[in-house]
Amino acid sequence: MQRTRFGDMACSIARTMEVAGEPWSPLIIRDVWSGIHRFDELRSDLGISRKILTERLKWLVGQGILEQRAYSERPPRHEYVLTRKGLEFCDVLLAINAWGDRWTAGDAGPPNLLRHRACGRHTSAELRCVECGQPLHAGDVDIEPQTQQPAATR
Amino acid sequence: MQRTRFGDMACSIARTMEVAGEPWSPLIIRDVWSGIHRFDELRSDLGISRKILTERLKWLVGQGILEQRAYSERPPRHEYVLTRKGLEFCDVLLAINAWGDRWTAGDAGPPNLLRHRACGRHTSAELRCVECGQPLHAGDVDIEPQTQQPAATR
DNA sequence: GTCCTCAGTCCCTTGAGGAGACTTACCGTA
DNA sequence: TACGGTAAGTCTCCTCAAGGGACTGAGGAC
Repeated sequence: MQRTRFGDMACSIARTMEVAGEPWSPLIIRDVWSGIHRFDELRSDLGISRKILTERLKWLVGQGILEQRAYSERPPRHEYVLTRKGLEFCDVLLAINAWGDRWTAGDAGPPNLLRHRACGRHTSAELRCVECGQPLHAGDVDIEPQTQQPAATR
Repeated sequence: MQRTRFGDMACSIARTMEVAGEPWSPLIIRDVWSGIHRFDELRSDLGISRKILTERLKWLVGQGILEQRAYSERPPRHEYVLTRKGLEFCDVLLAINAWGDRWTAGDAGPPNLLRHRACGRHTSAELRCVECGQPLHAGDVDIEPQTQQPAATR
């Protein structure tokens, strides 16, 4: 894992990168979200080394993104499931997926489609302003530092 | 940078991680978005090593996320600005920021506020279904692999 | 007792990250 | 002409993380 820590920056993006921004973490979270819960299933799907997977799962459990849940008493076995915090991180993955569909798909189109259960259609996520409901893009906002923040690096 | 490549996975999340998921990249893009355009400004704000910053900027220019623009002819000097592709990646940063505000802020509250120019209020991004406009959360969708995709790892 | 499953742990090698000195190109000043 | 400053890298060296795959431990089936 990265030697430089981002958690002390006065920035929610940096702090999020600290929690779950290490390159394998979003992919592990994605896999759990899509129904892959066990160690060797994750290892096989991701093509990751056992040592790194062990470390990342331990980290994500420690961060409250995943939790271990027993699925067998005898012999004792466990799997990994998303916490509420982790499921909300998957909302971020929806936004990442939307960008990736637009910019990395090429001629073959998006590799996966998302179906919204409520309306039944294939969909993607768009960002809206929580206040007025209009589409929200990075070009539409100004960033205002909060006063009274300990300004480590920011 | 990570030795394992994610670009061949049939997944837009993995491909996005390949393009801009390396830990420093989102922070570099954030800094450029917030108005920091020059090499030593970026270096100083991020506390990153010169060697790594050079490499990452070159990578992001190659990926079409940033471009170099001359700001002085004599002496020749350039700065880094967002392309359209890069500005849309900042939409992803809005979603990351919303998650970070919720889960990493602690008692001090979010370190930065976003002001939506159109409605003038402090805001954050919420995800909505592009088809029906309802709030969209990861728990509301099913992932459907596209047929005819080259299924590398997926 | 042997072999299997599952979830790690360990060892070794490779390669990336980080600090900071150094380089290059250009310019201003004396 | 010489010197020092600015800006954006490049280079060297050391530290430490990543990755492959063998190995371990616990429990169970036969």
